Amino acid sequence: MSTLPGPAPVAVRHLAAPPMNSTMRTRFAPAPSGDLHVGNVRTALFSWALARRHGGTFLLRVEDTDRSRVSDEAFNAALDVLGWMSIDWDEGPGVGGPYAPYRQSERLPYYAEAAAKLRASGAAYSCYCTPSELAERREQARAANRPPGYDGRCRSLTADERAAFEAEGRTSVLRFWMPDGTTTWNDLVRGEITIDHANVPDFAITRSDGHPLYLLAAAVDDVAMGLTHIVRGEDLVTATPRQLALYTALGQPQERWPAFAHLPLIIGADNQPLSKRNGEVSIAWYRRAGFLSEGLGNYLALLGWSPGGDREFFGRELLLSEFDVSRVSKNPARFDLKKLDAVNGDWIRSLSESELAERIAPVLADAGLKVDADQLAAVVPLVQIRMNRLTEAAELLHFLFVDEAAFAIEEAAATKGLGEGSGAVLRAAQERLSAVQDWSAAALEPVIWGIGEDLGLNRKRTATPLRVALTGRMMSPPLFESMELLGRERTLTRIARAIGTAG
RNA sequence: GUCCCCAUCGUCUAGCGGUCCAGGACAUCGCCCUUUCAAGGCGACGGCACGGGUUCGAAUCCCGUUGGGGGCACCA
Repeated sequence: MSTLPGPAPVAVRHLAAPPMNSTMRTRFAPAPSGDLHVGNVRTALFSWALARRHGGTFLLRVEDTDRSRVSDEAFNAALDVLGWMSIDWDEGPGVGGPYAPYRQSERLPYYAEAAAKLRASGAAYSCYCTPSELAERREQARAANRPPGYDGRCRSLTADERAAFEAEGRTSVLRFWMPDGTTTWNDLVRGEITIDHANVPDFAITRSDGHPLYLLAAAVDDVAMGLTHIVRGEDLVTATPRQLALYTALGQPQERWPAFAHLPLIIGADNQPLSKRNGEVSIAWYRRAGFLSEGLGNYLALLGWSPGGDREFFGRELLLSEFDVSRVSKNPARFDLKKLDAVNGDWIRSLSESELAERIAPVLADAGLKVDADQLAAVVPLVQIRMNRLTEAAELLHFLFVDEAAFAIEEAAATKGLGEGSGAVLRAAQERLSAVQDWSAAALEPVIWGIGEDLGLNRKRTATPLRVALTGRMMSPPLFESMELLGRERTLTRIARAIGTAG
C-alpha cells in the first residue's frame, strides 16, 4: 500500500535521426581530471569534424561535477591541448554562447531541478545502501554468477523505513528507477541496437551530498543545449538506454532527442585499453615528444575511420570535406606508435623549410642549444629527411651547437671510427683544410676525397674518421655540410683533438 | 557470469554479391642509390577466424562456433 508503483514498462524506439546539415549541434564533453587522452581527443576530433563538415555548431562542455577529481590545471591543460590540435568550438568556455555556462560545476541548479522533478514523479527514489553494502552485494552477485548491478533494494521503502535509516544517520543517493522494457536506437556507427532493461540496473543520479552524477548531468545538458548528435566512446553504449529513459522521465519530447554515434575504443598492443601500462596516452606527452599536431591528428583520424581508397596522408581539409561518421569502423583500433612515427615523419617532410624551422626552434631551445635564425635556416635541410619527431633535431644537431668545451666523442664511435689508419686521414685533413680558401661544402668535398685517393682509402674509410672527429658519432648529417656549418676553426680544433686518440 | 557489439595481411585499413586467385599504408626482409644515418625507388613476405547455409556466383547476406572488445560504480 505504501510502496511506490514504479514506472510502467516501456518499449523505447529512437530510430529517427536529426538531419545532417547546418542545424547540427555536436559537442565534446571532457572531464578535466587529468591529461586529455588519445581516445578523448579522437572523440573530440570526430565530433568536431562531424559538425564542421556539415556547417553545424560544435560546442565544448566541461564535465566537472566530481569535485574530488577535477582541477583547474587539468581544465586549462585540456583547453590548451584542444587549441594545439586546432579543435575549436563555437560555444563553450572562453567564448560563451546561448546556453552558458558550459562548465557543469556552474550549472548545478539545473541538475538539482531535474533531480527534484524525478524524485517528485517517483521516477527516482532515495537509496540508503552504503558503498560498502553495495560492494559486498556486488561481490556476492558476482560469486553467484548473477549480474553485479544494483538489486533494487531501496525501490519501495516505506516512510517508516526511510525514517529509520535516517535516524541511523544514513545518507542517501537519488537512484533512478529503470523501467522494465527495452530501448532500441539507431546508432550512427553501429546501426540498430536493442538493449533489454533487465540488463540495465537502477543507477544513481546524485551523490549522497546531492551533487549530480554524470548520467543525470549529461542527459539534462545534452537536451538543454540542443545537441543533435552525440559522438562518444563505445564504453557509453549502455549509458544510452539510461539517458533516453531520463529524457522520457524529464518530459523531453522525442523530437529533441539527439542521435548517438558510439566510437570504437582505442586499445594497446595487448588488446587492453590504451593506458600508461601499454603505451602513452597523454596528448601532452605526444606533444612534448615532438609530434606535430597535424601528424597526430592525421593518425588519430585513421584510427577507426578512413576516407576510403588508398588515401592515408591527409589534413583537416579532407576531414572537413569528407568526414562521414557512418564510415567509422565498429571494431577497436590498436594504437601503433611506429605508424604514428611514420605519419608524423611524412608531415615533417611536407613542411616548408621555414615552417619546420619555426617548429624546431623551441625544441632546440629546450635542449639547451643556442641557435640564431640564420644558423637554424642553414641546418633545417640537413635534418628534415632524417627525423620523424621534432625532438630528433636536437640529437642530430647537438654537435653543431654544443659548447666547444662540452663536445665529446662517444666512446663507441671512437672505438669504431678512430681505429687503424684514421690518424693518417685526420693529419692529412688537418694540413689540407688549413689551406682551403672557400670554406663551403662544395669546395671541401674534393679536398677530402683527394685525401682518400692519395691514401688508397675508399670513401667510407675516408669519411668515417672525420665524421667521428667532428660529430662525435658514427651517424650524423652529411659530412661536408656539417663541416661548412661547423666552420674552419671548430673543424680544425676537433680534428686536432681527435688525432690524439686516433689510431 | 550476463547483456550489447565486433571479426580482411603482425598492425591500421580499402572492399559495401560478380571488376578480388583481395588493394594501400606501417612494420619486417631484400635490392638500387649512397661518405654514415635517413629519405627516395623497386621488390618480397603476409590476410578474408572456423563450420554450415542462401545464391548461377560470397570477403561481401543468414545461422552457429570460436575469438576479441565494452557495460553491469555515490567515475565519466
